[in-house]
Amino acid sequence: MRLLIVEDDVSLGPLLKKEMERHGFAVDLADNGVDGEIMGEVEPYDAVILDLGLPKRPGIEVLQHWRAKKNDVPVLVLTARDAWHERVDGFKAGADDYLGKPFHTEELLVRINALIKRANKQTGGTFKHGDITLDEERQCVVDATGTSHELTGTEFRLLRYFMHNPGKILSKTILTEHVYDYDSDKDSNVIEVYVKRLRQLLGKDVIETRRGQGYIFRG
Amino acid sequence: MRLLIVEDDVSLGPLLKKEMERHGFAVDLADNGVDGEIMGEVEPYDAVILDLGLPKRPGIEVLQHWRAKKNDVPVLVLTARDAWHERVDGFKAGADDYLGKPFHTEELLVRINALIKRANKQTGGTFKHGDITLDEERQCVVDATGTSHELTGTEFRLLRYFMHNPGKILSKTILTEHVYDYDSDKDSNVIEVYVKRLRQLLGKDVIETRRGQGYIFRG
DNA sequence: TGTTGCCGTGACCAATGTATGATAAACCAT
DNA sequence: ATGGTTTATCATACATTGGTCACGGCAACA
Repeated sequence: MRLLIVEDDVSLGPLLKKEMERHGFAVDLADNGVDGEIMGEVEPYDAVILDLGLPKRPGIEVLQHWRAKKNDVPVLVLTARDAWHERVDGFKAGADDYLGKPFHTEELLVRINALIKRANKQTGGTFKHGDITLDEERQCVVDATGTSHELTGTEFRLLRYFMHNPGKILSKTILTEHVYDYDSDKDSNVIEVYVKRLRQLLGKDVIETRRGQGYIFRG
Repeated sequence: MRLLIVEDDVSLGPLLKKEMERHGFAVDLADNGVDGEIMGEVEPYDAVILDLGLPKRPGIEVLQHWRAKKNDVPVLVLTARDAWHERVDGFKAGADDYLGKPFHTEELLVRINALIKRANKQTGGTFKHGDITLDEERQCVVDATGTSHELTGTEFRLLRYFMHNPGKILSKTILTEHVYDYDSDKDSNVIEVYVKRLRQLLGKDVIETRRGQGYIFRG
């Protein structure tokens, strides 16, 4: 899952980035409104964390621009606590959720996960599809036989994206974009290699190959 | 839009009901968890407002039961203010949004509308003609008997062009030009071969031959 | 009814995309 | 740094596909 954080506070931004990366997100960070807006237009993020008080361009404006251009990426807005009118404004500008500062990281994490699930039309706390259950907190997976496997970072990011988009054809390009962040440009067969590893863990049939098109996850 | 409110507070429930009805919703009200759960299962609501502190059965449990039964109606959870762990639990149980009590009605409205809007944004990438349904996203086709077939790239491109031009006579030259990007100078029988393959999948009569002129697709 | 040319069909192979094991490089905690 | 784990790359083996061909059949026309 790729995440964009737009936050100018130098003591908060990098901390958030690190924290979210620990939980298996590929994170890009922008420290002002203009950069943030462009990045949000160019890269295919699965969710955005947007501070409202930003230098160069206010967060509300960034959000409005995105929505005006039909960019409907899920956006969680960070606001000052108890400024409910500000939050209503944020909602009207197209935010999907908000969180008042200061906040607990765990709550932020849960909300981001909820946003992504909602965007992918999934429900439920334990992430399950078919016989396969993914524990997003412990980054491990339980297969059809009930055996639990620990996942490495990349394995987890890939499997999670698959499980959030079951039944869809996912091209290697798409998968690469959602598993890795901005700095990486892979023209290699990493995805093939990790698909193979996931198949070793979960069984051959869990991921189906569509030659020339991509892969399909089937629980 | 049909709305279910599950709220036991007699000073809040009826008020909410009235308020939401003023804004064009058809509202049912349940004042305990058991009734609420049953109503949510039986009636097709567009959204649910669910209080967590309920008599007879806790709201969290109601929500979990629904989700376990694959009932993915959008649910907005009402929680006590500042009980962030409670909100985390709510999200994990499958809530789509929450609101801390006390709240402003305007904010509740905005959120409910956002929820419904999101849920209705169904994307059906299927293309149907007669008994044949083409899934343009998964590149597969469902025939008259309900059997689903996967299509290879060329099969898909050809069938798609047929289905976008049903009833028309399509010459092999035309088909070649639309299935292949540039080189229409194929003096081969590729089209014949692929027409044959499509007929094998979907039945003889789906594509009719017009000797010397071309083919006609008939759903 | 015979001739002509278009179409249907199964077999076939080369091109292209994918799988996989081995290996090297990067990373991380001690 | 050190040892162990994770990640990426490469070379090669493998599988599917797209497209060709030869031949047999059928339709239209004389």
